[in-house]
Amino acid sequence: MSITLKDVAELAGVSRSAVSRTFTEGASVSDKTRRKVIEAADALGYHPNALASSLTTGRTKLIGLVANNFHNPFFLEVFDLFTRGLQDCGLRPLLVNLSSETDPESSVRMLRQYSVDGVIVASSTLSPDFARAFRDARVPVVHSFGRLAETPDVDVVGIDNTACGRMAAETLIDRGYRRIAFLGGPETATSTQDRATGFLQTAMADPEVDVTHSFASAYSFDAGRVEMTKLLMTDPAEAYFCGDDVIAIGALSAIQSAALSVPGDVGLIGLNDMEMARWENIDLTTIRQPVPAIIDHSIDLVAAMLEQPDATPSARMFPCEIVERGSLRPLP
Amino acid sequence: MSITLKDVAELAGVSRSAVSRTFTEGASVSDKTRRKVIEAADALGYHPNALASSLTTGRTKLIGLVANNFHNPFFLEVFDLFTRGLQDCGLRPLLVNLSSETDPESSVRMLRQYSVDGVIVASSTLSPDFARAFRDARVPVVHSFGRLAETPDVDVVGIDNTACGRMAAETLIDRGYRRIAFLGGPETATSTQDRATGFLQTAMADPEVDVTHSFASAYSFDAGRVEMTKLLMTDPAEAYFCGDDVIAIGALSAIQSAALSVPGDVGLIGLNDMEMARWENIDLTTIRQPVPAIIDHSIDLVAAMLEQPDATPSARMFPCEIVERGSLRPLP
DNA sequence: CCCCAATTTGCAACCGGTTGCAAAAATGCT
DNA sequence: AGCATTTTTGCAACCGGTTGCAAATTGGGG
Repeated sequence: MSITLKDVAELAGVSRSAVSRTFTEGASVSDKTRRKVIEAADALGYHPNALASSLTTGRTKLIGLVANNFHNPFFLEVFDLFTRGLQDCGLRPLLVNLSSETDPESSVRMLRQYSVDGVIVASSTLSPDFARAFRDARVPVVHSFGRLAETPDVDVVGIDNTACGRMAAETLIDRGYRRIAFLGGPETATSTQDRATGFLQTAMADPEVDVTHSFASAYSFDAGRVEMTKLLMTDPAEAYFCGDDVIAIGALSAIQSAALSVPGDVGLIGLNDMEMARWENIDLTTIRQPVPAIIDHSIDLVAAMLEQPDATPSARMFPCEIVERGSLRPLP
Repeated sequence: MSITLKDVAELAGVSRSAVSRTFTEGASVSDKTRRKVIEAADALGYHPNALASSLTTGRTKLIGLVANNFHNPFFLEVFDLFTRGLQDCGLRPLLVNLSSETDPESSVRMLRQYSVDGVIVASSTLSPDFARAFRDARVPVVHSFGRLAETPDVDVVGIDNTACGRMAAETLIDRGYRRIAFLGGPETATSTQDRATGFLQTAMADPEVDVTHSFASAYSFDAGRVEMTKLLMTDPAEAYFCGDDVIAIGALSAIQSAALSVPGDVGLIGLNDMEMARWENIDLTTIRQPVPAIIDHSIDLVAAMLEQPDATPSARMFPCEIVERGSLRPLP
């Protein structure tokens, strides 16, 4: 049914090896046979079967891209950058949606069955064990948006969540807020834990500051909205550091529904600087995560591992910056 | 390096065929040898190589998922549903980002090189020619969110955009708006053209109604915002049908920036009912596209084509419905 | 024109599986 | 137990490529 190497070889009157070499970078073929082969291939509409060749070369150029949050618009940008970046390196993303998967084991198995050359785990909520499972299976893996560790056992690239927490606390205190709170994502996510740690440490170090915390059940609008609604029913803080923009937007929505205003009645600062944060009807002050840099570096890492599979894992954390918009009261 | 069929066969003391058959649904193996094989496989940590087997079976279970708009949050939901749906059928999405790709040809070539079993084109802005290229290459293809045709040459599933345009016009007229306009997406997109057609026809059929139209340069927030800003500088209409929610939200933002209010000064109705539309600070009246139904049907179609590659292409259009929120004045 | 080195070519084995076919083993029946 | 059937098994060829190796060709120098 489909055109193979052999068909081209016969038409061109050369051996199968000659055809194979014509389509292999840096193989030894004379111009004359190359021309004959190309001509025959064009005539037949031949294109090499990447999967068949992967069998001997051991390279599929397939990269597993694993994610588990398809409700946070932040990840749309992440997918955009990852797919483009990988494509530019000649790599192909095999997308794995872990949201419904009960058993992450089976995803590991599946990706190994497809002999992916590497895996990128793009999630701040997945346990480090997940990425580790690939390393144990000797599949190159990078955990993007993962947690910093001094001696990581897999490559990690992301931000210093603890530092972000501190930065958020300092920002709120500088603005004169004295009763502040952390409204985090799911308590089990390492990113949430680290952001909480940094925020609470800094806040508690200031004797004038009163700090509390609570957690939304997911990095999603609804979860943020639900949690803030609950908070508003008792005695809310003056300003909240939300563990993520989409949670902040949910919180904003709850605040507005309660006929309160931001930043008039409650201040908000988010994290991520996702696209919606700059929408005028949201206008959220937030901490920007340098997503393109994180993703570029992740891709570089995984590409490097294809050549050099046994390099020591590294952790690279990119600095974040405050993006001033309209959800906090101005500096006094 | 990795465990193969042969290793398992040797350890189990059976032939390679026996091992292969153990892992093939419905093959003839006795319980005794199956047990031996499973035991040996477990001991070695063997798992079959899906790509190698695809060589003989002709099935990779890989499905190309092609998209070209990673700025519209609508597509995050689309990816979520597609990846889950495909996974549930044992199919694997190979994601292709066409936004940057200058040459769609090369994507077709690439997907053929990976011998995908089928392709889903998830875009309302891609030309039908693109999907057709796969059909010409005898690769099963479904165009989701594509344009209706009486005798389609590829399977299409989506909505009746013309009917949506009519529905929007009727809704605005029912609300008593008399000077209405269409603010579409890119003029070249078939979806935009059809929505415009339906909207303008219905509006022009009513002698009391005054109708105009213009186009945003993309299905994106910024494009909607820019276009509405421009419109506000001259003599704006009383209400706009925006070709997409994200455009509507951009327009909303422009309107609020101009110190005007929705629906007080200007009415808005969108299309898609994406997640943000229900955010309280947006609260957009819109036309809901039954995305899950569209996607389920797309997957069913592509799965059916794997069995039955030469079925006649069909077009299936799902009905849409108005979702009432707060961006239009109430019925008189 | 001949010889030697460098380049190009084809053969054949291999990558990790599947499968038609015939032989071997198991089963059912008398 | 003996025979006919059915089931299970292994052999070997094949899927569509790649690659080490030795033979064939080319090119350069004398």
